[in-house]
Amino acid sequence: MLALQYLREQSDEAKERLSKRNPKYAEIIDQVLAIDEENRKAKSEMESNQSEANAIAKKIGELMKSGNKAEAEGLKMQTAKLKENGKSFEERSKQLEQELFDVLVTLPNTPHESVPVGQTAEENITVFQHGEIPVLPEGALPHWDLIKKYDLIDFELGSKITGAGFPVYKGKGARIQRAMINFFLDQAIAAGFTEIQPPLLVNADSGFGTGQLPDKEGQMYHATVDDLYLIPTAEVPITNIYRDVILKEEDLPIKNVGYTPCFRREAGAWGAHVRGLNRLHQFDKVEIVQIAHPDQSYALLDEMVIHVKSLLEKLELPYRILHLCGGDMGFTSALTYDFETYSTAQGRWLEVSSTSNFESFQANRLKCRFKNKDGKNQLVHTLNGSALALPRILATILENNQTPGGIKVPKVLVPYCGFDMIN
RNA sequence: GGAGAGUUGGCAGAGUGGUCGAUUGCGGCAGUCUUGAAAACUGUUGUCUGUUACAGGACCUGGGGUUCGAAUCCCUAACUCUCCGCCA
Repeated sequence: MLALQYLREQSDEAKERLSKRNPKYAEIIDQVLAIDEENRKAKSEMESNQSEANAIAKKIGELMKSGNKAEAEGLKMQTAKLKENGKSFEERSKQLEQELFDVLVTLPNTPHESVPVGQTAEENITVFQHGEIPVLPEGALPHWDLIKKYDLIDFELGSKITGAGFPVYKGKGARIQRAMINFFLDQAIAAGFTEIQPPLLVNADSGFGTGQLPDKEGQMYHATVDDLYLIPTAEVPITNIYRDVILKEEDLPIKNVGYTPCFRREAGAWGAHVRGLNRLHQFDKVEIVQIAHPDQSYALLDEMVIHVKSLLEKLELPYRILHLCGGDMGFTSALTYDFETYSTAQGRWLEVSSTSNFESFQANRLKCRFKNKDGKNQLVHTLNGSALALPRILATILENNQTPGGIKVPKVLVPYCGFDMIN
C-alpha cells in the first residue's frame, strides 16, 4: 500500500511513476486525494465535537466531586445533542475511511525509475545472460519423460492422493530435492542469511501485510474452518515476523532465509506449457528476505542478484536475467529481476527466481519501521528473492544433463545427494 | 475437548467509573561527580493523527455496548497461563 502522505505530498511523482504500469492510475490517485480531503474535514468536525463533549464531561466530574449535583444535572442535558452529533460524525468518518482504504489498496507499488516501459512479458529487457546452451544427444527427452524413465516423480500417484499438481517424489527424485534444499540453504547461510523455519499457514493479517490479501485472494488455499491460508511463498511468514515492529537502525539490514513448501491454487493459469514440473500446486522453494534501510535497499538488491547468479553458475545452468517492465511486474514490487534457466529439451526459458525490492510498499502495510537518526520512525524497505525455486531447476538439470548413460548430477550437489548419476 | 485465571507503555508491574495517557521499578538517553569507567544523584523517555504554529483528537489485546464520563462495568473475538483429558 502506498503511503497516503506520499500521495498527498508528491502526487505528480506518484502519477508519473505509476504511469509505467497503466495511465489509469492518475485518476485513482486524484480520487484518493479527494476522498482524503473530505475525510480530514469530516474528522476535524468530529474531533471538535468530541473536544466539546470531553470538556463538559470533565466539568461534570468536578461538580460531582464538589457535591454540586444540581448544576451537574443541568450540564448533562447539554451533552445530549453533542452525543447525537458525535454518532453521525463518527459514522460518516468511518464510511469515508473505508472508502479511502478500498481505493488505496487498489494502487500497486510505484515502479523504480529504471523500470522499462511496457505492458507484456515480451517487453521485459534481458539485462544479463550466461552459459552455453548444451547440444543434446539424438532423441533427447523433455523432463516429464525423463522423470518416467528413471522413476523419479509420480504425478498420477499425486493425483490419486490429492489432485493434479501435487507430485510424489520418489527415490533419487526425492533425494535430489533434499540435496538442493540443503545446498541452497547452506549457500545462503554462507552469504550471511539466518535460517528460519516459519509456519506454513498464516492468518489474514499476515496475508494483508505482504500484499496477498486482498489483491490475490484467489491464489491462496484457504482453510476456512480456522480462517488460515496456506503460504504461497515463505516471503509471507518470514516478512510478517516484522509486522508491527519498530526496529533499531543498527539492526538493519536483517537477512533471513527459509525453506518451505509453497502452495498455489493457480486459478485460471492452467493450460499450455504446464506439463511436468513447469507449474505445480505444491512446490519447494528457498527464499531470501531482507529488511533494509531505505538508503541501502538497491545495493542489497544487487547483492541478492549476485547471490542468485552464483547459485545458477554453481549448478552450471544456462540462464538469463530479465528486468521486468512496468506492466509485467508484480503488484507490490518497485523493481523485479526474473531469473530464467534455459530448458533445452523444451526449447524455452523457465522462470526460477524472482528477486524484488518492494521499497516501503509492504512496510507501510506491515507498519514495520525503524527509529532514524532524528528519532523519528521511518518505514523500512523490504526485499525478497527465490534462491531458488526447485521444480524448474530440476527440470532444467534433467533435460540439459541427459546423456545416453543417464543424467549427470551437478558437481556441487553430489556431496549432498550421495550419487553422481541418475540412471 | 472440559474447567479456571489473565492480556496495561521497550520490559516488569500498580491502577476497579471523574485532571489517568496512566503510580513505580528496570532498561534507554542527557547531565553532575570522575583522568576514564562504575556507583550515586538530577533530568528526560510511547505511538498515531492533526495545525504554518499552538491547540485539538485517538490508542491500556481487537470489535461492540452501557454512561454526561470507561484502563476500570457488560457482551464478543483472539491470544497466554494453570489443571484435567487426548496425542507425535
